[in-house]
Amino acid sequence: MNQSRDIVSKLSERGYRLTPQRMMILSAIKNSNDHTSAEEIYTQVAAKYPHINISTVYRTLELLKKLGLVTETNLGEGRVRYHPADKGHHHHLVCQECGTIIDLDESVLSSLKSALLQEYKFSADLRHLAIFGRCVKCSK
Amino acid sequence: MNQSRDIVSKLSERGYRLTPQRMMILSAIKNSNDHTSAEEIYTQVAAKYPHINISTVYRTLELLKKLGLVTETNLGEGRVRYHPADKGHHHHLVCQECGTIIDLDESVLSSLKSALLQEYKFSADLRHLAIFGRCVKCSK
DNA sequence: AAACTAGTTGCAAAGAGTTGCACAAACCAT
DNA sequence: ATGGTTTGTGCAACTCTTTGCAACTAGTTT
Repeated sequence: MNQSRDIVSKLSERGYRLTPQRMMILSAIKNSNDHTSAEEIYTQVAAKYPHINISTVYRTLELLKKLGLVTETNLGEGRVRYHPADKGHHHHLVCQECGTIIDLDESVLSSLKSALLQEYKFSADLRHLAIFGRCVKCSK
Repeated sequence: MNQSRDIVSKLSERGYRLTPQRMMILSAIKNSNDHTSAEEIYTQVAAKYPHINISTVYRTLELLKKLGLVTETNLGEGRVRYHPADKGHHHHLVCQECGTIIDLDESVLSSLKSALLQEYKFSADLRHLAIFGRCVKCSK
């Protein structure tokens, strides 16, 4: 894949620079499992380049989010998780009682998305949502 | 209204104590506009009782949330906002470009709620959602 | 190749929210 | 009223994330 090529060109097209830090962070995201956290990325990069600063990781994630290359989601653990956008969109049902997480296909929210577009002319970003509530076992 | 009466009884019914701090926080929530923040509540209570601690405010809000008396929502300002549940449920469309917020009636998400219930047996808590995206002017 | 300039980084400090713990006090029973 | 138990509070420390600022550097221009 030349996924990294794509990212590189997306960056330079828009006037963003390709710094060593960014390249290391990008490869850390690719190497990691889905739903990485900023801390995990930082640890991985710091193993090879201890001088890196966590705020650079946060700023890079912010940038990638803006470019639509990663999606972020808050599963209620007190930290945000990131997911490469090109690995497919999906959602999560999070049980606030027992913590169970049910994965949801993107399509479940597509009718909501089109309803918001038609009725409110609002283009909703529904790429990686966490919906809280109670699962079967706990809703009683 | 005897809304506070209701809250008081809801608390004692379940074995929670009615402390001065909690009563002050409750009245601060009532006096404030909708969508208050923890900080605003804290400031309001501290005006009369400077000894109060912000963590008490957070813990009280957490409790009220659990009892279903307030709903919380993150409008993307870097702080969470709280809304008395009995003042009606609604949602927000937040434009990430210009910051415009469109208010949404609760009903818009009711079909999603029932779909999740039927297909996943998941009882989603969709009482005060913020959906991010782009408004008409900015989606181009 | 040297200079330039705007985007980037590291650092330190701040902000929002959470947590552990010892002390305080609300509520119940006597 | 008094005492006991259990919940609640204040405090301080901590986690996660953001931000201001000065120094730095990637990519462009000369």
